[in-house]
Amino acid sequence: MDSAVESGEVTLKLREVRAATGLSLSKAAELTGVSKAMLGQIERGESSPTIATLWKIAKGFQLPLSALIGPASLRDPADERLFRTVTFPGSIKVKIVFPFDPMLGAETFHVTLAPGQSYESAAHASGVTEEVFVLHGALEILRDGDWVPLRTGQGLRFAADLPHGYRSGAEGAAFLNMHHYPQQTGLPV
Amino acid sequence: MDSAVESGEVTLKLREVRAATGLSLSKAAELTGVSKAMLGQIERGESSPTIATLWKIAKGFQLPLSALIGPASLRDPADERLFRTVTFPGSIKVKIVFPFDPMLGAETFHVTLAPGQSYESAAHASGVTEEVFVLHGALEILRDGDWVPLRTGQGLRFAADLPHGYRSGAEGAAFLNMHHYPQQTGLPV
DNA sequence: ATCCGATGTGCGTTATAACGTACAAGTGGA
DNA sequence: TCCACTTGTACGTTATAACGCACATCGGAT
Repeated sequence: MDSAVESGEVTLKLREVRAATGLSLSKAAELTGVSKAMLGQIERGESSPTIATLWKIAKGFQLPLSALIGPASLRDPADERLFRTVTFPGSIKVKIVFPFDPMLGAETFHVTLAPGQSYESAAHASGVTEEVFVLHGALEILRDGDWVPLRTGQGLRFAADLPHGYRSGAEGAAFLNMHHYPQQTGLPV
Repeated sequence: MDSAVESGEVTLKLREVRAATGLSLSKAAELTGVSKAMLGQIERGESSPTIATLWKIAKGFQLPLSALIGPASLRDPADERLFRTVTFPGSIKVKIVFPFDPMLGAETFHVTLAPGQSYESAAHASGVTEEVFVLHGALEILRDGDWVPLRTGQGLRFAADLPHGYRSGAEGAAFLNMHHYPQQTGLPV
């Protein structure tokens, strides 16, 4: 039915993965423990698999679960241009360098602060870690209640599930900001 | 039934996420378009959701899909990858910006290439992803047999489990090099 | 105390995911 | 050519995901 296709905002890369390994549906079925009929339906978008069966498939192919989910993220740099640009309330300029990848659990932003500009961020979800690498200018980062000074070429890694903030010096600042979300690549059992 | 628990090798973090936002099942149902009965069953592990409904949930909570998947299982940090200083053949200059963190599965290097210098790397372990962000100069990256040109401020993400390489232009280059290691399934081939 | 709204869970029905088998088309081989 | 084999898809059945509704429980307010 087309309902599956229409509902599928999630595009599964099963066919690509299987094609990459050169396996037939039968062998893939034997390898994963999922019937080849079902594998075929999933590939054609006629069926929306359970995460249980999706896990079987991932395990059979010895891949992380996220390798089957979502758009292919290992792409040429052309793709990276059309990713959204985020603008935060404080009107800091944020460009996306590396979009979020569920397989990596990471994304990277390019942030520009005007001279003397500051931005405070509320606590993120639990387990989130941020890394900051200063490209230009000088920067101070509020971490654990202290403002840590950073110069160009310096980096700082800190837990982002606490309130934190950034403020630039008199010359402004530009920095890379990597967000790491807790690894989700599940383990069997 | 414990059959659900047993079959569910994937544990979902729905309950934690919902608790973190302080939402009730009813409001979560209204927000996501998934019935609260089903949400409850999923939380208790009595039902293995379809990726379609899992996607609804993630979208309702405005979270990446991976935020719901998988046990944030604690991997033992016993990893031999804890080297602090890296020296590659060809005498490329490599400084460690962010050391390897087993929780993140990531590390970041600062690499400097002399003008015209090149370095080719063999394939890394399966599933390793690299990200490169050019700080100074111009760079070309060998990926899938093609040399991809990058200028200052540009980035490239690619799978590092294939042979790849870097070479600088006439002015040399400096770039950040992030390595992302996946969590292993542990199954031998 | 009784009401009230909200919480999360159990039940019966419907939709559909998943299976096993059977089938049509394609590929070589002798 | 005929045959043995593999490819992927179609069919009928079973298991279960997902729904709507009803129920028990817990607070807070009156």
